[in-house]
Amino acid sequence: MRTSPSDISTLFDVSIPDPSVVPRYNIAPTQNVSVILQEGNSLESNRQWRFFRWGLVPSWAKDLSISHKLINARGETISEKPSFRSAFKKRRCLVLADGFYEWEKTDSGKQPHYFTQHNESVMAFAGLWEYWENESTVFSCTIITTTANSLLDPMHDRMPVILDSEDHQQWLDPDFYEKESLQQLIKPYSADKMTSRLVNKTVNHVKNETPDCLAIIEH
DNA sequence: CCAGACGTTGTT
DNA sequence: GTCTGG
DNA sequence: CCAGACGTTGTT
DNA sequence: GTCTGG
Repeated sequence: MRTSPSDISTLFDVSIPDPSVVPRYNIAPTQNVSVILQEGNSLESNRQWRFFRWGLVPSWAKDLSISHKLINARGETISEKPSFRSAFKKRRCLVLADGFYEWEKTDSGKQPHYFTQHNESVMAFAGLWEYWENESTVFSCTIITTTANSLLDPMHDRMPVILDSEDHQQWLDPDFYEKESLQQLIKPYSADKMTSRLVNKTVNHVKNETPDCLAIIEH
């Protein structure tokens, strides 16, 4: 079951963005994703729900081409990498999704699997965001990765960092920067809370945007 | 000092 | 912007 | 992530 | 193989 905009509003204490929220089934890098961020300071929490380009564009980038390379950030090195360290200090965010795909290489091509939480509720990926101002103004984000849990491990040695709700506030607070505390949040999500299923290859084509991407296929 | 890089995943 | 290499 | 292109000159 | 576009 898809998490509704009003559920998101309640869960993350944000108002629903102005243009109506459209459900998405196949978000590719460079397209917009749902982001929760906190403006201002910890005393005046001002959370926002925005749509940012997936693929970070640091402020110093000459053009948007770097965005393709910065769709993920390794949690292990995030505080050192020139592309990520300033955002790690003050521009952390949550990237929302009901689930994510991983591809398995098979004889019959790339087989997508769809991963969700057991309870199907929305996932909050640990992310970073940036602001780029040139010919245009671009808000962008990246998703932090860590080692795979036992569910993902057979397909892939990495997975996105998923944050528990009790950790959201600390992650989002731009005034909070205790490297050790933040780094402790960057760990694999419990496999016990997750499940996966085979879905059809519709999702392999970026232009396919329908709920058919989630259609289950038999083993 | 200036110039150039700034990244991850997965595969070999 | 900031760091590294030369 | 996957799919698809991977090129130039010159003409419309 | 590697880059670009989505």
